[in-house]
Amino acid sequence: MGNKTERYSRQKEEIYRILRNTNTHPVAEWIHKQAKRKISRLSLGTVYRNLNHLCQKGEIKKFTFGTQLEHYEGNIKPHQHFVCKRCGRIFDFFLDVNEEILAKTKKLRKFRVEEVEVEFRGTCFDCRMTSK
Amino acid sequence: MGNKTERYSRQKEEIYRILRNTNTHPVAEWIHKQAKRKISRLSLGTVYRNLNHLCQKGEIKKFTFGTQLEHYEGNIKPHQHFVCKRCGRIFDFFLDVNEEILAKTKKLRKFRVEEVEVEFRGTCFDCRMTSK
DNA sequence: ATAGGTGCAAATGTTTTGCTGTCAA
DNA sequence: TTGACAGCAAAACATTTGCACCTAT
Repeated sequence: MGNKTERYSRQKEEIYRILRNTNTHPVAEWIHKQAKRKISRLSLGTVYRNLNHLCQKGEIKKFTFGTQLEHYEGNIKPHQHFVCKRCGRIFDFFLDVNEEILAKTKKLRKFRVEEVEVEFRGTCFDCRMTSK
Repeated sequence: MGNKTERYSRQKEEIYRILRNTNTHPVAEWIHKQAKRKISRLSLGTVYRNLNHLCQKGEIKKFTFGTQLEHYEGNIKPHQHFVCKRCGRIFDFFLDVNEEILAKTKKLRKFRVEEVEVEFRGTCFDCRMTSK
């Protein structure tokens, strides 16, 4: 009880579709711009509201990546992020480490650890070439 | 060249001292309040400026922890963070995993991985007791 | 004497929210 | 019919910045 009955809307559908179809980690503004190509009157407030709904339902995820802005991601399969310290670009890594790390928390009786996020920082290929 | 000569200031000293002497992960506002007990005219802008300087020098670290605010930490020894999904409190973990994870990135020739951050989410002891 | 730091207040920029109208169920 | 959702604009809020003054070096 207390939970609202969720209702369909073109806006939410489109926002979710855009997020599922990119492997980037866009901010609200970018999603807004993309979605307006189909729904020209779409407001930024609606984008934020839907992004928050989708986060709460666990259908998308939200990250800061050391910037001041929230970045959103439609791929919720476990993976890691790499942030280039020079160009700021974000890359997905798919290393087989999350389960191992979680296993190490099993002995911590005081905490029920449910999720783990791993974020790497360093220099990407392009930036290494540019000023070795 | 291009680098400014850093200069001593009571304000920076006090901010850094406060951060070294807590094992919490405070926000700028809290640090400001603490520091004003010694430097009553200290402004919030100065707190932010010094926190940013200290971050750039690598003497402190900055995290978002899924909130809208920046949290600062004076302990830069490698460790992990646990965020309770119910009460939002942040705990330090000292598991021996960072090096292992970094080792797994050595095969990635395209990226020079320099740092790793591990963040856990789940339920803390108190919250588990409160509403099992 | 010079330039880095401070305090103050205004500006910036992202995200949230109140309100009114619309539309899915 | 009704209440969840949209659009719009204003508000909220954390953080940054411009400026005049202060102070470490």
